[in-house]
Amino acid sequence: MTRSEENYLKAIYHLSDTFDGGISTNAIAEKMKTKASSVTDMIKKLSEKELVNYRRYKGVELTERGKLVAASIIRKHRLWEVFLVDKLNFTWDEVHDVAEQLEHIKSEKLINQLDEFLGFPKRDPHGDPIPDKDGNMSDHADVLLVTLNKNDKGIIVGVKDSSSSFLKYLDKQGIALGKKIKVIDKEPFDNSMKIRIKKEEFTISQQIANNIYMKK
Amino acid sequence: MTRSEENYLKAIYHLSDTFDGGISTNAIAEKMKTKASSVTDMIKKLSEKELVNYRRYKGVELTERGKLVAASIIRKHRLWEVFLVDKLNFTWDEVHDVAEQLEHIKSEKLINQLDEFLGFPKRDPHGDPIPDKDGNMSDHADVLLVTLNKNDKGIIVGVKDSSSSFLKYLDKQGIALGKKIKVIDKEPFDNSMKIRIKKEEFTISQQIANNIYMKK
DNA sequence: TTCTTTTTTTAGATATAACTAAATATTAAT
DNA sequence: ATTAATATTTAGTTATATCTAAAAAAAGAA
Ligand SMILES: [Mn+2]
Ligand SMILES: [Mn+2]
Ligand SMILES: [Mn+2]
Ligand SMILES: [Mn+2]
Repeated sequence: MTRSEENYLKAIYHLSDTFDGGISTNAIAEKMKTKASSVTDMIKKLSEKELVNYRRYKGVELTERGKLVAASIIRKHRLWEVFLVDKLNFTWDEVHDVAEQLEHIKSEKLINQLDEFLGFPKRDPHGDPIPDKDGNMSDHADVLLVTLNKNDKGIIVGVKDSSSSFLKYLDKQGIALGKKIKVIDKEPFDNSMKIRIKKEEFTISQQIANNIYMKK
Repeated sequence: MTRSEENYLKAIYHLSDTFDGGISTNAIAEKMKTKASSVTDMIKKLSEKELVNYRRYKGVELTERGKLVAASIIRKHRLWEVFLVDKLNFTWDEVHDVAEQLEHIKSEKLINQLDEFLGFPKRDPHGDPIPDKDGNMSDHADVLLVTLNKNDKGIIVGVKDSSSSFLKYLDKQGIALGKKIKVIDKEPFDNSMKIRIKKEEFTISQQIANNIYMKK
């Protein structure tokens, strides 16, 4: 299993969460920041290894084996993120790039010992669920902030976008996992909302509200 | 800096410790378990990047920049080994292969935070010195067990060979870093020696004694 | 249905890092 | 000083993972 193969499997796994049915060559190409022709090549390779099901011109789907491999990469990525934040004082906007590298380290013992060392965390620093050894992962049963209505309350449990720029914006506004939010007002025109965290009230755009997961 | 380039620099660094003058193509090929022709190719590349000095048919030497890069890889390798043993309950014979992967992770912050997290260790689990950020590393001023004479005493401070098989042999004999050894007898014929650790006496071959570093 | 646009695949090229086999340079031996 | 052995380099090939450009298939519009 090469690093490139692993990255493709992970990309297909994440895309399958968002879209259903076969994942298109183009969608994969966009996610991987590569060209469709490169994707076709790799898909053939993964197909030969029975990690994806592929019929040309129809998209691909992960096989059970493919899903398991993808989940194990995601497991590693998220456990390493927890390690970086909890043990090495990284902030949540600094961890992703390093975890992209660490997720490819191959050692069963390493990742299981790390899991134990971290106290078997259930979520990573962005609120994303961490798969167990068998690839099982609790769903994001949570709801996006944008769907809440006036006077609704909830607790921030995750972010959909974990780009550094978005996370830094949240830091600046004092928005963090675990904080309680009350929706003070919602503007129908642009879907912006006025929210309250602790005693402070301020307005956020729909784009922001669309990337924050809440537990009601 | 590719993974392959890093591995070559590290190999040349280690070989420079043992031999002096230019390091031969063949010596590098043997260490890297590859072919001399591949080494020539890579050496040209490293030479273009001014990481080694190279004149064909004479060996290579690391430039200052080459030494610095090599030391930083070794620093990472050894710090990760400490992490695995101290924090994740690996044994000293299990860490090397995983550290071979981890040493290529690129993040200044990661390695410096790890260093701090581990309490700025000076030596790895095999007794090898850990270079600081600037590539400075305390020498192995220590002496090999094989050079001790009858009735000499010392403390085990390191191993020259860190292969899993050798380390497991040491474990089996109860030989570990920090233990006190007294040389009871030395057989001139084959250089084997009878040694005492705690109250136990047993015989070890020259090959063993040649791979254990002692502080007198 | 026929034409147009979009998507996907194929064909061919490039870069990296290997390898084998052959050529060349160096070193050792006679 | 030749010759023989060894070490090193060059030349040419392979595998992986990219890319561009062209061909082919599918989807959408007229
Ligand atoms: Mn991430
Ligand atoms: Mn994450
Ligand atoms: Mn090691
Ligand atoms: Mn070591």
